Amino acid sequence: MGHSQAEKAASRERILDAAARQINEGGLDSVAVAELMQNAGLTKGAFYGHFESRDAMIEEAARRAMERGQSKLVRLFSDNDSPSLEQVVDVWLDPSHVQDFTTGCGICALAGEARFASPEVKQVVAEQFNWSVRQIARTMGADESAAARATAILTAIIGAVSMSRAVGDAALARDILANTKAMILRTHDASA
Amino acid sequence: MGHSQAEKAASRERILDAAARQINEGGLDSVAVAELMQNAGLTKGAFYGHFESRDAMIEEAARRAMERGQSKLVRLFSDNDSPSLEQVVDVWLDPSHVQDFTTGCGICALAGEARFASPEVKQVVAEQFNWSVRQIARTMGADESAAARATAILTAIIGAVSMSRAVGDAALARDILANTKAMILRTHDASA
DNA sequence: TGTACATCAGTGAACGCGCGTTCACTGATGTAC
DNA sequence: TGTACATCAGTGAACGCGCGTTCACTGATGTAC
Repeated sequence: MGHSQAEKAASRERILDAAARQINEGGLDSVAVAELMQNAGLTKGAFYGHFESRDAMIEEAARRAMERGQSKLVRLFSDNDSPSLEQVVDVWLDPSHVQDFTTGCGICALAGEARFASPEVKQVVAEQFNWSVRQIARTMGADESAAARATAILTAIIGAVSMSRAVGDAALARDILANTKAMILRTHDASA
Repeated sequence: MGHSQAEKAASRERILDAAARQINEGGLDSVAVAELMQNAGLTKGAFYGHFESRDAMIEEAARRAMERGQSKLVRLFSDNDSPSLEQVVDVWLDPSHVQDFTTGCGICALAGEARFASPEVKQVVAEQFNWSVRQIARTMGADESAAARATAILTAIIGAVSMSRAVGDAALARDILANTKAMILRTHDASA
């Protein structure tokens, strides 16, 4: 095995990718250094050549977990000049997206536990929230209330994804997603 | 110190109360047996005279954490024959309630991490969710769509409480709460 | 009513395990001559 | 172009700590006589 500088950079990327995936799947607390390093094809001793501590790594990985999650949204906006609000909401509230713990919405994955996380992680969540609000607002016309309404819409989306994952009942999970979508579109039509 | 059966029952209550409070404050994972027993005025060795395991206790304490959280709502309904939807929403989205990690909404406390919890805990969350939906629906008239709309409203409330706790930014937290309240009332008026 | 004894709530020390972190060592890299 | 050496990515064993769990023991309770 090689030990060049380029390979070290690649190792670091593999560690962060594995951590971001694990964060989406099992939350911040589920990231264990030894398992992480094994998933990256290394042994745990090498970890501290890449990061000062587990906490320092978590902060970077949380950001990456967000970037992974927003990829579907970025694609929707690049494939389609002006997607409708309904299309955007469907991306989030689609049951397969809700069950996708690997590349699913990063805010949804962290919304519940960010409350216990470091200020740095909270800020990452806030930035991602604001970014997503702007994307939603873009579908809602130039109305100056768009940002305020988009804030409420994104909040409802996050609640729906979180709750439909939290209840063990598949039928209730579907109700939550469908009724939230209906409420969002109803309130949007009422403001149009 | 005494060791009567009545005192044992009282000890068990103290343990569960301390656990429920800790769940609301720090989440399921934050409940440590030793700290818990100390808060209940006992030593950790006594724990296993009351519960088979930490997991078994968590399940009971989760239910109790829910009951603690719903007390404000129960009071609102008993003090007032027919509170309006706005009054109910205000109870949940009041900033002081959002910051109240001791007796705050139990579903909001567990919504984010129930996804990683046991099926038993998930079911407790689902039951509490359904109970709360019924309370909200009661304020919305006899319309048969009330349950569906109440589901979306509660979901949005949970999202708002979770997110306003998750972002480290107090101004953003207020925006989230205010805009969610506005959306809920707007969609309600449109359906009335 | 009083005494002897079985029960059992609670104590506190100890165990085992997982996990973050450290460190002496290995061997490939890449630079200096 | 080739050789010697310093650097450093990665290894794997070990450490320390927290925490859930166990267990022998204590002493109050409450029942039997």
